[in-house]
Amino acid sequence: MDKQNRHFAIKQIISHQVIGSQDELCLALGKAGFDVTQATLSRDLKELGIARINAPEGVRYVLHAESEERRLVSFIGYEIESIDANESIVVIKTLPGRAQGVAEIIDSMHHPAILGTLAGDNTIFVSPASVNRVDEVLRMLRSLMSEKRLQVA
Amino acid sequence: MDKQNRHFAIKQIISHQVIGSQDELCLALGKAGFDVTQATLSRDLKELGIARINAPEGVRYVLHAESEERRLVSFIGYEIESIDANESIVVIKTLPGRAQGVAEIIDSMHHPAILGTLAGDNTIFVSPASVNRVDEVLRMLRSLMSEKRLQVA
DNA sequence: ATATCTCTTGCATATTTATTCAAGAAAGCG
DNA sequence: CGCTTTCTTGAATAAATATGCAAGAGATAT
Repeated sequence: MDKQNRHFAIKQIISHQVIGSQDELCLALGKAGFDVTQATLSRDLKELGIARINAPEGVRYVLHAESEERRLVSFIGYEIESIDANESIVVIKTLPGRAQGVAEIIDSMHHPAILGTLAGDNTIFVSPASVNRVDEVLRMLRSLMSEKRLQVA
Repeated sequence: MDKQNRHFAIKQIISHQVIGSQDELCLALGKAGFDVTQATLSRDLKELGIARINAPEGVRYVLHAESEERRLVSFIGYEIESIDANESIVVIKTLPGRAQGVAEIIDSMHHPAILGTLAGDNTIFVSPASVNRVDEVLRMLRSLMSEKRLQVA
């Protein structure tokens, strides 16, 4: 089961050559000794959170920074102690000194329901895009804590 | 002809809510008073260079940093005086003091054929991913100079 | 005013990507 | 070891996105 290696190869390939379709990626992977179908690549790209940019100069798959950092999200659960909210703001308590780091990762998600974050030493204030979305943000952040995704792709 | 406004609305929408398909975007735009079809949105997203991320948590359109900066590319032609190459490196001459800025924009393209850039005051060294790709890089960079895309979206 | 060009768009459809279903491989367990 | 459960995958197909073509709307020129 070569999935792990294939995932690495995919990242390697799309960061070194212009890949404009899954069929094209399929070919490139074939040359590298990975024989899979388009269906598998569709799933791989999804798991890797790879972005597809369709610009005037053509289509291209890229390793999106947001997706890269998404991997970190799997780990921040261990640094978070609690997540609560009142009617207008979400407050996260972290391990000592880890608030800045956790806040940065949350920022990197660019989640539309989050207006911004402000971090102290072990506390983060997360302001929602609207007071009506406090719950949405709360639930989203709490779901991060329970993620078990420990794959270290 | 409302294209300009629609483009702005699209950016506004996708940065404030999770949009997972062009049909969905179509709906959101409809509510904002823009009635267009999926075909038009496909073209709009391409013109705006908007990225589509397909991750485990779902599909989502985002304003990709790379695409944003691509707009700047339209202007750097005015700051570039010449682009030449020998067998192994491309050398760009810019207006005085503009090398750093131009190099940064080139870097932001994350073009797979470019390994890296080094900028002085009015000179940039661009090292290709391989000596075999000097021509590719040269042609790509020269094409930037001639771009007429002056749309200030 | 008429002709010619360019730009934008929708419709129909081609192309590309995602998913359903079933099969096979590996892992855990009694 | 046999049984169940979980993963991974391909083939077929559904779903989503891109595009060829033609029509209409402005420009500009004659």
